[in-house]
Amino acid sequence: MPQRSPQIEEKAWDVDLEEDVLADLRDEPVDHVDPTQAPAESVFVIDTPPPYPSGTWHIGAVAQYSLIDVIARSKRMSGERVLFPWGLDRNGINIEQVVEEESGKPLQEWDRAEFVDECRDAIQENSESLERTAKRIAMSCNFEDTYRTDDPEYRALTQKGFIQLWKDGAITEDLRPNNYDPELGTTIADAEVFYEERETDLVHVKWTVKESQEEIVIATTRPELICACQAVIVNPDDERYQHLVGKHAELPLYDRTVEIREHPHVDPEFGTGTMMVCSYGDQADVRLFRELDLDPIKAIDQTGEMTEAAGPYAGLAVEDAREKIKEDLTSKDLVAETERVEQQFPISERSDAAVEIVPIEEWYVSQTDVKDEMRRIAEEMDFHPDKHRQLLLDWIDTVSIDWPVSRRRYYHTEIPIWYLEDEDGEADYVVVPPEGPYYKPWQEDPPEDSMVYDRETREKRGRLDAFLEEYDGLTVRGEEKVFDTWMDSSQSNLFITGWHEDEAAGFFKENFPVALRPQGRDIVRTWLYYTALKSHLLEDDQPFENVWITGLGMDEHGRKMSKSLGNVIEPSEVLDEYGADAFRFWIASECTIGDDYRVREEKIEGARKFITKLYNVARFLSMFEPPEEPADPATHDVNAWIRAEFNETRDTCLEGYEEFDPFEPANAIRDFVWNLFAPHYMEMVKSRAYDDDWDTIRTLQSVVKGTIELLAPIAPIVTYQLYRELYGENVHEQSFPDPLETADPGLADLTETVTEFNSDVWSEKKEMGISLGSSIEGVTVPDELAPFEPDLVDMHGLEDA
RNA sequence: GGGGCGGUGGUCUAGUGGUAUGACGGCUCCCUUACGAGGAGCAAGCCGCAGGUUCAAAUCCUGCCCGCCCCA
Repeated sequence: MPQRSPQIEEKAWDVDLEEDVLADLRDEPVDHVDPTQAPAESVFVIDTPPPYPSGTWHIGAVAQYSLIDVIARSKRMSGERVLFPWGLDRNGINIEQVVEEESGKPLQEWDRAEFVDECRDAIQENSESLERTAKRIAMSCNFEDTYRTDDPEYRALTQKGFIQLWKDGAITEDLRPNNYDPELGTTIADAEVFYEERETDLVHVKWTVKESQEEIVIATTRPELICACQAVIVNPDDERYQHLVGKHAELPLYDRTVEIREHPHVDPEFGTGTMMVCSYGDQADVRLFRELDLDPIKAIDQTGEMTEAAGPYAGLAVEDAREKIKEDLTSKDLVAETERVEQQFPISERSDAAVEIVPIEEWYVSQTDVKDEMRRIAEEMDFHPDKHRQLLLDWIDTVSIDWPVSRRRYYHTEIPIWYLEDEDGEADYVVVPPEGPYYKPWQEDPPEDSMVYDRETREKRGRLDAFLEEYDGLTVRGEEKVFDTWMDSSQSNLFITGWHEDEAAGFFKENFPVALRPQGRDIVRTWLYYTALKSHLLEDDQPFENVWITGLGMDEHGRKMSKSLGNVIEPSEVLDEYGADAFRFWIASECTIGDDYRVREEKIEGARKFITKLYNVARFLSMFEPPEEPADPATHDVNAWIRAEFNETRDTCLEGYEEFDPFEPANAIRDFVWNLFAPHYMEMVKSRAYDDDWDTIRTLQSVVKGTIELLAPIAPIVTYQLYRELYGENVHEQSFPDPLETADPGLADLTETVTEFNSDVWSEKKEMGISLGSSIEGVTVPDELAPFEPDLVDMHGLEDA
């Protein structure tokens, strides 16, 4: 028997080789769709989440992008053209805070233009390291055409959306109570408020009823807001207080009275069953002011200090005022009792500051009036997994106020509005520029062909230049506020399909709604919801056909990774140790789409072993040249059998890819290769292979080729290399394999019998203390396995007794 | 406090009424012309808990507990 040697020389796939192959891979052309050039064909569009370059990238995010890339690659191999853009989300408070901290100078003290430049430099550095990681995991998106949400082109898109919504009446300017972050000096949306458990004093304050001079005790955690109290309420079913309804309560420390009224919101069990309604302790107060038709008193200003309304406490920070007023109440014997209570405390997601509710002039996108349409959109999109549709529906149900979209910050998209002020500083007119360019109203004048509108009635008053000629004494003042970054993010699906570009209008028409939105479960209420809202308001359509939701990567004990717990796993270390293919195969085979998963290095190591196994299967195959087809080719049942088995694996893989679920293909391929093809089939046909049997070698060839193709989306690097060496082609330009022809698909039914028989023989040899290579007497092949008898006799060295 | 989703060996997973599936990991032994990243075997689960329905429950019902997420 001839001694052979594999054409693939290295005995193992090692991580250092990966970098070289990755470089080759990067030189291979990828069919990137360019929406501005493409004829208006229908392609598979993925609205890749543009990551925010915060400086560190969570390993769970790296895993998520790996899976998105698996989807993109699998779609290409399914014969679709794919638009897989790469974007970076770069607007926002995060980088502003970095600059503020590093300079020790708050935003308000900066020259605006200088601050903006500083932010741009800082975010640029972070962007580069992020892109290195994205390339390291072999992402196949279009890095040549990166979009950034702080590019003028992107910001112009956000502004275009705003202008259109303004004209449609879906945007309003109003003075409303808002969640306000005094530290950042800006309004924030409900979606940016989080709640934290805190202990606080529940102060039982003695009040006096004006008419009867009897004492009532009202418990509050916010005594500093007594000055903003406009009513005292009791529960209509609470008999203790019925006689007080309609009377008046005298404010402690202030010379003012408020009416005592009924409202079911009061919990008779909480505190004393009475409640003071103040502007504004929390969102419940906001609702109560509206329902009871009360006039709010502004007690807290935009710096987080008490206003004149607080009398002696004016100018104090909220918390100082609270302490001071507690002392004063105590010294005047107005405190009946103080208890420590657990409280859910609203804090700002971005700064951890206590959120105050402050009435402030802001811009709003209407959303409370379109909840039914939003529910319908949620029902119409296909969710993967389907159960996560509920996350969106739940959020839609809880939407109760319009979306405040203006922010008092700098490194964001500017609100493209100017005001015309008269000599008294009153602005009765707004100036709205034409859609298209990027505007910076704080820095530049509006174009002459902007339109002037009545600020109240929105009545059109004509072109700006004509209007200014007609009316003397008006000054143009640019809006200084900017947009919530979700105003930018919520148009990513529009941006990538060329909504803003006339020449690509055909492409947009053809490809909107976008085929796929992949994203994390944690941002359903923000990114997904806001995108759906904007797509509905701007295009009267659903944003996506498919929404694909992933869970979060936890540590090995199932805890969230965080700096404070010290359980953060660095992606770069894992990638250096195990390689990108192992990492990608690990996440594909580990995580059920939509569920949380644990990151365990052992499992990634296991994935690497499988990559090596595959490598060695290919290495075995590389020993054989495909022989010429004989004139009268003999075929063997053993080959028909494995081809049938391969076809079943192929079907499972294709179904999984179709469902955007890499879990199925990853596990199906591992099971096929590791537990069937290599230990059973390959052992059964080794002799035939060494004899250069035509049918066997072509079967080995086509099964391995097909397996590599099926695995290519998941492990793009090693499959690229092996395919190149074995077949001389780029696997990533191939389609998924067709089913292999097989004489008898029913042979797959024998699989269990074969593997059990092999195990039995191996066990027996072990018991007899002989090597697996030795021959054995007295074992006969069962009748059922007659089709494979010659292969089994040869493989095990079966001899008659 | 309310809601959603989930809970099957250490980890991941199959399993919607009939003796709990498979993989990874662990341990022991073996040595075979692709591969120690190999082969054979072993251990490991009161299927979150407690009731109920049933001849029979991981599976159906009720209550509770735990985890993650969301809301207030």
